[in-house]
Amino acid sequence: MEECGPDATPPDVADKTPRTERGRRTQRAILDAAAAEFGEHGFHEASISGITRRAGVALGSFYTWFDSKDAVFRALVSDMSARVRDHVAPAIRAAPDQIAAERAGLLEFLAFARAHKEIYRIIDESEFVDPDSFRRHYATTAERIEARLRRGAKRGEVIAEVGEVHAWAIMGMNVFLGLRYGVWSTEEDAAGIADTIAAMLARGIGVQESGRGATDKRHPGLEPGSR
Amino acid sequence: MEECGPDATPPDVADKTPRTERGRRTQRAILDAAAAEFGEHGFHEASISGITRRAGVALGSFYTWFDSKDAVFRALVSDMSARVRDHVAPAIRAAPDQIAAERAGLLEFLAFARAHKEIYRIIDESEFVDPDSFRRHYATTAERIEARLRRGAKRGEVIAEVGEVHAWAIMGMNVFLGLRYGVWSTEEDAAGIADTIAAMLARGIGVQESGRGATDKRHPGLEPGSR
Amino acid sequence: MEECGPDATPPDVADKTPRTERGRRTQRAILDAAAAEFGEHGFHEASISGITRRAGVALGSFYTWFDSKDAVFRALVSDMSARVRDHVAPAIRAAPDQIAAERAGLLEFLAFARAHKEIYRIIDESEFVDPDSFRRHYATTAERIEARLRRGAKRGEVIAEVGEVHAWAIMGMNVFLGLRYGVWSTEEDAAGIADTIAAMLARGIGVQESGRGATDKRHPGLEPGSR
Amino acid sequence: MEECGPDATPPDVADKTPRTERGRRTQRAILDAAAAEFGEHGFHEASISGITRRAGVALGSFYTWFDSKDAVFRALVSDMSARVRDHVAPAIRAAPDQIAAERAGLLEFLAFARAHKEIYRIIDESEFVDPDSFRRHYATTAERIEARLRRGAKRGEVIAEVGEVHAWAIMGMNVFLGLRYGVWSTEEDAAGIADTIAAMLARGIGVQESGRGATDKRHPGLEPGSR
DNA sequence: AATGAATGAGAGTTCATTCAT
DNA sequence: TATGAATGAACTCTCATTCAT
Repeated sequence: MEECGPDATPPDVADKTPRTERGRRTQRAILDAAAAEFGEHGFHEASISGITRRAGVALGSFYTWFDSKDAVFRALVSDMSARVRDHVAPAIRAAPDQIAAERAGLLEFLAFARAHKEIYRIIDESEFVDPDSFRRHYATTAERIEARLRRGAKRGEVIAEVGEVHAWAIMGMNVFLGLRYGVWSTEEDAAGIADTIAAMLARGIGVQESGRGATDKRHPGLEPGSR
Repeated sequence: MEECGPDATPPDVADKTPRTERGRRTQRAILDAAAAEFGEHGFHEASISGITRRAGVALGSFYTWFDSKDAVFRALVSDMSARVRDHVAPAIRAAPDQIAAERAGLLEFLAFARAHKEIYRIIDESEFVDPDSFRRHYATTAERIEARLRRGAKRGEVIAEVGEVHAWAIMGMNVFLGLRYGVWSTEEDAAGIADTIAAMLARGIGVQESGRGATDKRHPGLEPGSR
Repeated sequence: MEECGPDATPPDVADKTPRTERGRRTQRAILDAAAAEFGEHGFHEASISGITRRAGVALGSFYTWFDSKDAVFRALVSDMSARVRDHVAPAIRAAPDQIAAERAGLLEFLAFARAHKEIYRIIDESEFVDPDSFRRHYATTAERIEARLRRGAKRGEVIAEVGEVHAWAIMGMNVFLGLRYGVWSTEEDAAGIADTIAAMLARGIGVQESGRGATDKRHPGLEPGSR
Repeated sequence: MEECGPDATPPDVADKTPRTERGRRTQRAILDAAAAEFGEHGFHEASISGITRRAGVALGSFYTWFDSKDAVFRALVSDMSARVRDHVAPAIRAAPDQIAAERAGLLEFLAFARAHKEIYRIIDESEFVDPDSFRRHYATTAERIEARLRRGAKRGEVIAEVGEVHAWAIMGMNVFLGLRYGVWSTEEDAAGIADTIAAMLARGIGVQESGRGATDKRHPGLEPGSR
């Protein structure tokens, strides 16, 4: 999945695969222009001519590389979806335990949202433009979280009862915190936010060392103020 | 706020206030039809003619009572916004403490979402149609949660550090759980879900009785399976 | 079927039936303009804007009364189809016998084609635009001819063996003669042409009086030159 | 004219004559693909890209061998026109007399139509795409029929009065019978149909032997049922 | 000769909104 | 107040043709 980064052409546009280098460049230019256009205006207010103008190609060229307005949007959603995952994955993998992983996930997600504010206009709007993409994105994300939680439970890092409900709850928190502190305003300290949530999770689903009270001492510095 | 129930005309349509009983009925019919139409098709695919057809009035009559498509949508968002709040408020007020209040809030929200699946199509889509309404809705909701949390902290029910971040996290959890278990599928046991989350919150932000370990014994029966 | 004449609205536009007199006039104006536009340019070169310009209405008004370009065309084909039939029917009914009826049919058809040269552009092009209309028109026409022939056979005016093949043969003759002497050039004497064909039919399928040779003396004057 | 068969390049594409064997094959491949594409979709729905896809060549190659969409179509019409003529000519030449010749012409035309259903989509549509080709085809065909009839008249096989009107009538019959029993359905017995028409013509324009009644005994077996 | 990307004019269609009745 | 016809700007998409390689 490494080739799905920002500069590669995602696999689901395969239908109209460019056969020359020039074609590949054009297709990518259109996809990037579409991200900007949709991010700025939203799906319905965006226009194909706006996209091609940004991309610096003729109107008709759009249809050389994409079947329809819906089709670019779909391609864009899965592109974006893959990009967030790819962005947060390394930090999550590097985390020593499950609580730390969730903290890292939130922190990286906030960073990504701050850098790519279009993500909300694109992924959230897919609920109305292409519900399948929308469901796929969140279902996949939730599954990953759940799998991590279960792995953590096996390792004794989190309570045994974790499951789908916890996964959706964590995802919902992240999404809304990303909207509030990634898109609406960015002055707040991302690390502090991540600490606050990690602390809550550490007590809420973390396994407590006996006689130590609620705070998990394996996560020092996780007792911040209310922000 | 009692007059904001499903059968009353919300106050912000005041612009074109009906002077006769007949007019009042027509306006309400159009607003209800709009909720159905927007809920089924989303804002952009919905059409004024679809709304008036559902309402059983002539196309032109729409403009007797609303200024534009955007205007009905705005009216609808604030109507919906008020209705959820009104629906969950009593249960929250009746709760003995703050954790119980959040549990009740989630439970009632799930019930509301199951009964009014359009709510997501309407409130979520306002992000793209009328961002102000969208922000107002979630900002208000978060403020209410935060206020409750702070009150709970004063009463010693939850930790002192609660604040805006916790409020947004809780709201995000609720919204996504409502989407997953209120709209996407409804077979799951709502009470079990509420228990799971309440247990997590009880440990995560609840004040622990000393020497009692992580589980808050004031919330018996809150240790469900992973669902 | 009298109300299907040139100035009445044909029944198959029923979907978007005008509810006011004004609406009826507009719909008819568009249909007439469409006949002219299609007749002049053919289906594909004709444009909706050309039609509305001729009709003196706004572009959008077209879609108030017709669903699509195809839909007007279909309406027009059945309108035209009905109009030819209505034009030739009286003369056919008034004919004393079957051979005379076919002569009258051809004569009137030639007259109609000369007066409405668009008919070929419309009905013949339906083969490519709306094959169903095309088939329906010719199938119906052939059925009528066949029914007449069989009636004539019962009355002893034509040979007993007449059937579908004869009907299609006669229809084909008429259509091509109408093209050649109704549309391509109109200098030729229509009555003479009708006589020539009638004479051929009289001998070819007419019942001969015994001992009289090939020429049916009940149709005097039917022995014209070769034109 | 033997080189105008299905595998030779007709002479009127001379404009862009291939100089190599490879070029000749490509041009022919495109022409055959065009026949299939136009036959299946009709002129306007057919696309150049559809043609080149069928032919297995690149889009641009089309313009190496033809000037425009209209140009292939024109080439195709004259190709088809020649092919029908070539197909029916031998049987007509071999016929013992004029009535037999017309019978053979119809029979072979039915066979050709059944084998090449595209012929109608191509020749008939030329009325709307390239009226000149259309007129040329039918004018030529009618002239040939007329010439044959006059020759028959000289030989005393048909009445002296035959002329253009008869020729167009016969052509019209053939075309419509070909449509009905060659393209629309093919279950009917072609020989029976040819017999029916030949019998009608034998009496209708044939020269009767005195005292023999209407039926021309030189054409035994020509008194079939009504089909 | 052949390839396939690029072009852009042009078409059909939609629908929020206005207006006359 | 209610009706329903009329309006026209705006948009997506098509595809014959050209062009650079």
